[in-house]
Amino acid sequence: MIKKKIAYTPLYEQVKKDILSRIIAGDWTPGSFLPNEFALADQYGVSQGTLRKALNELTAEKYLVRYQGKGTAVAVVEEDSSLFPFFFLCRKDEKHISPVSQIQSIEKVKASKKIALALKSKENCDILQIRRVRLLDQETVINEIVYISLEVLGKIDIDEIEIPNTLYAFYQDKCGIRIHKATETIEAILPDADDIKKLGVTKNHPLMKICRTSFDVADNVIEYRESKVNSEHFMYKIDLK
Amino acid sequence: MIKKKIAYTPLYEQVKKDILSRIIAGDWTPGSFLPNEFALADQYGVSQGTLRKALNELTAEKYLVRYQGKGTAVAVVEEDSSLFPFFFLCRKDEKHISPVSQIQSIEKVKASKKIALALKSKENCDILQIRRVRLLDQETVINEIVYISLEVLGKIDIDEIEIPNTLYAFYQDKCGIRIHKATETIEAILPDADDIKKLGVTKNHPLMKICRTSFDVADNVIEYRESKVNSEHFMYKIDLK
DNA sequence: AAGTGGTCTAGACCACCGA
DNA sequence: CGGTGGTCTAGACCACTTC
Repeated sequence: MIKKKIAYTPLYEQVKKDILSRIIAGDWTPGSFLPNEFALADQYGVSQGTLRKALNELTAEKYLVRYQGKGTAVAVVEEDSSLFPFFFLCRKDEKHISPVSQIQSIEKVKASKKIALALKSKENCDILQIRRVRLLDQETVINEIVYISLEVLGKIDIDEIEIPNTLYAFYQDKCGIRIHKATETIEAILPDADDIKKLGVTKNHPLMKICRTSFDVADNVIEYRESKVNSEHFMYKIDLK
Repeated sequence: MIKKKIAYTPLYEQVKKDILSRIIAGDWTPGSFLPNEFALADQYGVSQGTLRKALNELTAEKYLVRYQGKGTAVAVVEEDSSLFPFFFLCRKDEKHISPVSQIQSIEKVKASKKIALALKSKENCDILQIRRVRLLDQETVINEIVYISLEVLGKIDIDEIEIPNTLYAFYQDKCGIRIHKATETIEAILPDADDIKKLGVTKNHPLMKICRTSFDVADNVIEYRESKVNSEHFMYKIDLK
């Protein structure tokens, strides 16, 4: 027997990769249940234990959800998901907040050089640009522009768009796309004229500028957003583990 | 046999908890190797597979490190650990940075009400206060005060302290304490007189104020630090998964 | 009661490390 | 080479959900 010293991959890795590709391909849609462990193990010709390891790792990576006594389902991004809560903003006095969005405009525009770079697409390609402000406890604290790649998201009829409070739910429900990871950068800036007007701050009032790039499970960039935040009563909070 | 319906805990959870307590107690010090799987399984009277599950979970939680062919060791916090890198600051042009610390003062002081609260200790208790600035690429960008709880850290001779670039390595090497998790909050502020002097900025130049509380494996607060950062050339960057 | 995932075992073999 | 962790199997039993 020939030993493959270099390209050895465990069985459970191969199974895992195949199951993941079927989730990405949409063979099993978010919320639907997979066959049970023994059936799947049979399909792949491995033991239950090996298949189980693949499923457990995919569960740890948030692709699947397992319910004892019921079955294994493809994960759904919830409106109040712990993965992507409403930013990481919280009140300085630790009280609970109730976020609200107010859309200012939705336009289909051509990508500038900077935005094209952020979305990893070509300059002048079509993108969706959403301007909105976000309120926390009746106070306007976020002035935000969201740039959405139409390459991956497919054709959308702008006039028919209903934007919910979280865009992530929209991507999943209307486009079948799951946001899987994101990168954020934060810096301190002074407000521009638009910020001063919308957030009602003075010209020397410091703001946080938070730029987020969001990716789907296949690592495509889905959206890029720049949020300018009045951190007078709210702050960005994060746990490092 | 009596069925414990309510308080059922799997064997591997019990084993895991016991091993963790022995790590925290210092039975096995950071860097030392545990007995092999079969020996440990025998000690606990469980099968190798069950013990293995306990070890693997502790490895996932960064308490242990496993080396195929060598053994299982208690994790060590490295100077350049990915767990606690030098903040999450990076240059806006994405180039690599080389951080340097300049200590301004080290004093033993009494905790104010605010600091006592942050350290979860009593007002007026003894704490160590370190003022320092941090340079990135020869530029002074961080003005920082670190408050260290002496309750947990034990007695330290202030005059003999050698502070390395990262305090975390100091805690581990000198005090045997591992920082296991932390919480950070970020807000935008304007500089005070001290910031203006040390960071060389104008009075309307916005800064990021980053407050971090660090915990050891037993959830004791080890330190609280407030860092004021000039985000002109550097920004806070984080990956969300 | 039937079906699911969760735990646990015992044993086999493989890949990796260091002497 | 022996010892370690890593993978894989087959089978047993338990806990939870649903009918």
